[in-house]
Amino acid sequence: MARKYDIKKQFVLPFLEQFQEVRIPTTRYQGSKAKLVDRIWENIKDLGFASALDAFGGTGVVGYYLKQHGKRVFYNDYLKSNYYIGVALIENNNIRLSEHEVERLLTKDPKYDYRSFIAKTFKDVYYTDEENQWLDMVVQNIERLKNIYKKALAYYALFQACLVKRPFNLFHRKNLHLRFAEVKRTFGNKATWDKSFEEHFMDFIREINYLVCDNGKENKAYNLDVFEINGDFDLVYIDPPYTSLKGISVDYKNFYHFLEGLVNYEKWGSMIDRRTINKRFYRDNNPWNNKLKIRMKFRDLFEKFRDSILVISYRSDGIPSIQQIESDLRLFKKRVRVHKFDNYKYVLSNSTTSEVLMIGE
DNA sequence: CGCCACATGTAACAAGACAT
DNA sequence: ATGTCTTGTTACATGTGGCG
Repeated sequence: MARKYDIKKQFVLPFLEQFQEVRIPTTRYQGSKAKLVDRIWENIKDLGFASALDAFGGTGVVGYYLKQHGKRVFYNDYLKSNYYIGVALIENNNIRLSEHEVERLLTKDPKYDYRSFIAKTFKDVYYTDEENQWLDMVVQNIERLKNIYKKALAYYALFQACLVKRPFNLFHRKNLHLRFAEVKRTFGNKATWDKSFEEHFMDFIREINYLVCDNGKENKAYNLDVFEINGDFDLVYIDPPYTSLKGISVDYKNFYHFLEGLVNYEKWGSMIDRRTINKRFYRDNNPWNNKLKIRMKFRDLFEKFRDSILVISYRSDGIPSIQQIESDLRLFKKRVRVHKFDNYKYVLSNSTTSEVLMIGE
């Protein structure tokens, strides 16, 4: 079958980015600091640090920004899928995927006996049968890449493709039908949903290949519980999940379990709670999602990294409150500054809360 | 036709209230 | 616990039509 998409098409910068000094990955991931990272940088650039730990790295936007500014960057995330993003963007200084390698990823290997785990497990849940089969093939091709950087680049493109094809860019509900419902849409991303996985994948390969950069430093990505990280860092950036006043927090493992499954393809089946309609993972007890424990975790983290400059991102209306975080920060830091970023509007949220940046020196 | 100005169309964007 | 439903502004993409 002839490929409908031009594999040789060059990556074209979005119009605005042509004038930006610093590159920023595009992503639909919740909590991404893509729209804030410029202002964060303005507030920390004069602190005089050479190394930084992005302790809750997520999309890697902040760590990647610091990398471009010549810092030695250490990235961490407890999700393995995010860890690969850190490997691709931050630890990787010069590996890219060639046209030939991408072509191979998109082609069925006649010598390999493919499993159909996604097609069987997620029928009618998130993607169409045809899309599920495509995912089964590509993820098993990616798995067999020997070079971890190439693997990470490919996973990056696969994750982004999976996200943009999902209504709300999440895996929290079984709602495949929303993509095909014949309703009048005043918003939504129907065009993006209808665009093929292959086309999205190619687009994001082009993006990640463009983003790969070498800042002359040995940068490193980890996949650890934040309290297991060893090392000395001039600055530690802390951007944990946000818990609202009602005690409802962003449970990333529940929102993005599908991506986490992709990087655990062989054991995915044992991670799924089959009783759930959306085939999510068994629940774990992440203290960062527990309104009774999160303040203590903040404080423990401040203590663990008390010798580093501490930079914290949080929201003005959460648990713990900004006042509580600030007073806990003062237990370990003499000079504490609090910056409020007003006029920050979340797209699907009507709340008028603001993002806050706290700096303890 | 080639170019430009302007008009129109389209995609994109931190989840959460409410019902069952 | 899970299913349903979903804003409105804005930047960019694409189309159109006039002009030399």
